[in-house]
Amino acid sequence: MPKVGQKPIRRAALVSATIGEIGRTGSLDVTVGQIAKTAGMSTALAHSYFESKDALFLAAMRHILGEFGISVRRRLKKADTPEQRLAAIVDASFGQDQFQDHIVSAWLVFYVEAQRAPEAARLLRIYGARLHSNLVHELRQIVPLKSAANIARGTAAMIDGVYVRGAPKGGNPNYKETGHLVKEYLDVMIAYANENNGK
Amino acid sequence: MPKVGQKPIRRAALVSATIGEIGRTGSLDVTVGQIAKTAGMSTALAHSYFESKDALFLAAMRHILGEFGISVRRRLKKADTPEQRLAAIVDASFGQDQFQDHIVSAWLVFYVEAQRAPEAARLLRIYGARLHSNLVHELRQIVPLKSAANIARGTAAMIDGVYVRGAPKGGNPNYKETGHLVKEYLDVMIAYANENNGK
DNA sequence: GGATTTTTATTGATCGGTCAATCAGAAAAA
DNA sequence: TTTTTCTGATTGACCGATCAATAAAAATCC
Repeated sequence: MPKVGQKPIRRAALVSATIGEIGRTGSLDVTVGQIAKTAGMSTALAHSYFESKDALFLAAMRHILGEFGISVRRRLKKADTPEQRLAAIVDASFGQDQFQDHIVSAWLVFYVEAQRAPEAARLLRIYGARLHSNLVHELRQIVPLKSAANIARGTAAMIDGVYVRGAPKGGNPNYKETGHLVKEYLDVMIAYANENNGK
Repeated sequence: MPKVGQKPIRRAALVSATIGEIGRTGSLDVTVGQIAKTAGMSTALAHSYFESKDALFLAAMRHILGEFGISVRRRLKKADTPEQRLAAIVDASFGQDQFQDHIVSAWLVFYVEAQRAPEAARLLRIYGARLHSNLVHELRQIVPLKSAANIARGTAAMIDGVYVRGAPKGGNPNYKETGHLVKEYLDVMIAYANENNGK
């Protein structure tokens, strides 16, 4: 059974199991043993592939962040106008691949972890900066720079807010409607910013 | 030292210490012993006043929610128009007494806890419903009902989002500016809703 | 091509430590 | 003397991490 090149397979299985178990319990109160079991291996082996539980969780978040980035880039390719590109970014946040119970749970845990673990805080900062930069890049083409920064912050806050509010399980009812809330914010704020500037 | 009528005093001290320790560590990974020590008593005594650690945390959140409610009502008394009353609700969320590091940390932990502990989930639902109800009550006086519900949801999401984004410590810079982000959303959305309806 | 050595993969058992919760009893009012 | 308040010590359980040992492939040698 033991073959060469198991490392990437095992690591992927552990990352996937970590996200799954966080989703199942809604917290990081999951033993490494339970995660390992779900991934089909022993506790010791899990520890041989990840230095610590923290490192395992960080790998899981990097995976989620990576998938999100892929989703954004894929949608951006199909978008031409700044408006379409903004919608693409928002849609990526609320796509079926991202806006799921266990992903949302992981995000919540991530926010808490970022208060305690410096590496998690760093990762969160990077994500935030990148999102902000992406939003501003599009917005400044259609609204004044000052408004662009402001609207970008509002958009990011609302995305996170919808995530947080989507967390209490039992009802993740309407992907489209939640995303629509953010896109509506963008539409109206953009129109308003230009109206004021045009005068 | 041991006197009659210590219960409310001790309980208040424990609730306060719980919030403080959550703020200090940014998580619920605080021992009851540490909380008790901060509150100036033994671990055993803390357990005699609260059935469990969960119960202690819930009491802390009820306290925060209670203070928030008081702050809202105090501000509502001074407000006359629906617009002022909406601003009062938002201002309460970002007042100096609410938008503090340890309160924000407690909120984050609360969201995670609500995924696991049914009683926390219940408390969170109640808070959400009340906030929504308050917002809609004011909004429906100045915009169509359908818009009111929509704007209320957006406002609530943005409040939570700003909280979550305010959590990564090191910079809780501008109370007023963050609150302004939400109030701007309200202003613009209200104007937009009426514009569309008037036509 | 078979026997060996080396490398990689894997696990059961365990260690060291932590922590929530309990209990029996001390200390101080009433 | 009774009641309330309080604590040190302890219990029982859990968990992250480690380690020694096993198993199986791959590489090397004869």
